[in-house]
Amino acid sequence: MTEEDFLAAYDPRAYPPVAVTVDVVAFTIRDGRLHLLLVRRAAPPYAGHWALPGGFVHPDEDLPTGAGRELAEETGVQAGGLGRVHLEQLGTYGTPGRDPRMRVVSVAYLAFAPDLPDPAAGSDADEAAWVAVDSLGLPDAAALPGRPVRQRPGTTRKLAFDHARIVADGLDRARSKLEYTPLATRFVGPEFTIAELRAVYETVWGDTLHAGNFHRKVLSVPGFLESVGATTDRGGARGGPRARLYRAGDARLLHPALLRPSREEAVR
Amino acid sequence: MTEEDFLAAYDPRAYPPVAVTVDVVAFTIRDGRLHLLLVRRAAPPYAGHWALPGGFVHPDEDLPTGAGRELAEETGVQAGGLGRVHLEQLGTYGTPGRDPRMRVVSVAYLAFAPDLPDPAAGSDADEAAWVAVDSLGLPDAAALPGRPVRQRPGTTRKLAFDHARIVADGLDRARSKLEYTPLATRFVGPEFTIAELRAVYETVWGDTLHAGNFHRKVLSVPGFLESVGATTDRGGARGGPRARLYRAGDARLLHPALLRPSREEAVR
DNA sequence: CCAATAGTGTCTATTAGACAGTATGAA
DNA sequence: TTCATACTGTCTAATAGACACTATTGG
Repeated sequence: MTEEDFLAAYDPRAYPPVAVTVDVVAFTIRDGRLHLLLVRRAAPPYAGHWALPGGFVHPDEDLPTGAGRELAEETGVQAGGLGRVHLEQLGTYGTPGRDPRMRVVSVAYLAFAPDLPDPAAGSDADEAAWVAVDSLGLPDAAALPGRPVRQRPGTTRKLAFDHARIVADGLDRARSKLEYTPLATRFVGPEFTIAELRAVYETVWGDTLHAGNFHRKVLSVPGFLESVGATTDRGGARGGPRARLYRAGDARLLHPALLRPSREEAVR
Repeated sequence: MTEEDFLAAYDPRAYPPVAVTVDVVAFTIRDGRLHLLLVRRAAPPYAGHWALPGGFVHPDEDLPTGAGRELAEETGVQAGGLGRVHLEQLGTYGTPGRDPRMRVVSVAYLAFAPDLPDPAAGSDADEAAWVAVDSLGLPDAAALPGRPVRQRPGTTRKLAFDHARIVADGLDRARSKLEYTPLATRFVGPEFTIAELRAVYETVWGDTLHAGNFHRKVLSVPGFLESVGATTDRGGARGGPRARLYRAGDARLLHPALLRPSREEAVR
């Protein structure tokens, strides 16, 4: 069935036009809050709204390459400098009418980045910024039962197109990925303390974790953490022992996994 | 960044042509072996090779609708009759050159189906068939350590395009989905015994499970199974008690999950 | 009767989570 | 000296997996 059509379509311009874009849901953590990379749209539709960074996939460009390129352009990082950034495909969104101009199929990618500097004004980015996720009025299926949502007045904006749904899907994926992969380490620097790692989990999951049990648990997962053999230079802000430093180990999956507390309600 | 290009591209025919197709990795279980729905290609490239069912996404057609349509066309089931079939997006494949004729971005879907009748010769399917997965020489990352791979001579075929990779990804996803979702029930009829359910897990995972422990475990997961209150009419082929019948419960996630035995090796 | 299977009981090693306790070091 | 914090010890409930056992039924 499939390929007769293909031959008939050897001149592809005879077919209804479809545009393929790549969008990136890039998360980072700043000041203990989850942030998302967004760009402000200059032209209609949705002029003035925030949108995910993205654009047409270039000819002869692989999809993940295009996602990395878009991310690099908007963050100001040079394209090769995404070494510590995790990038994976999230999903593809192609409902007719999601872009009012034409049929657009968007391949969304999910990125986990350490705290990067703000995009420089001189860079390619017209207006790109890291925006706190809890400042967007997201239809957050997995609402945070612990912390109250701190909505900052004046910063609420509805995302363009169906990007709110894409972000919600990315957030779900991110929360679940922290459970069974070591990707939480992508949100911190190359060397980190267990308290910093715990802060990542608490921020993404929106829940508080028991410090002592978390400590023992992450150390018990084989291949998750690797000791650096050094400690922080100073203790905490108000005292305390110096914490040991770790880097990410060689595990690609956590076994056993670090399960979120009390998922029973979300099961049905 | 993204949307200036969009405006410039208001005439999409000015842009390099990209075709968007939908491909389906549909699994079912026949005679205790995992089967995959494939179609035989009539025209080059890859004439005579097996390929995944798929084709262009229609104008004004949603992506999952297109996947369901392709699946219905090739299985001979009418499009509305996919009620018990599970369909989810698997991933999108767009590497340049994956189709030698033009740039093709394929959105792959994963389907779990009960044992359906063979596509009737009179149907739309030119040549569609359910093919045993272990008869294809797949680059199976998660090779089955338990059972030997029963390669049937004369049936080995290399799949067209990058479809072998798509199938391998689908197989990985299927194995993992059985762990934390109740989707194993989609491979059996609406009422089934626990032994039939266990056979699904053993077939997809390629491992044998302890009957007694499996029995107790699936019954202990809340919302997984719901008792019908009846038993099979007969015992086993060579005797044995009649088994109780169950249907799928209302859980959408299994908690706690049914983990595959001995995943430690696959972690790194 | 025999053999295979459904379903249950029991034991053990492991784990999650609650909680307490000790040591450290900046203010 | 104070006090938040890093890290460790201990107890308990829950769970996974090994294994045994009984009951049922077709051949």
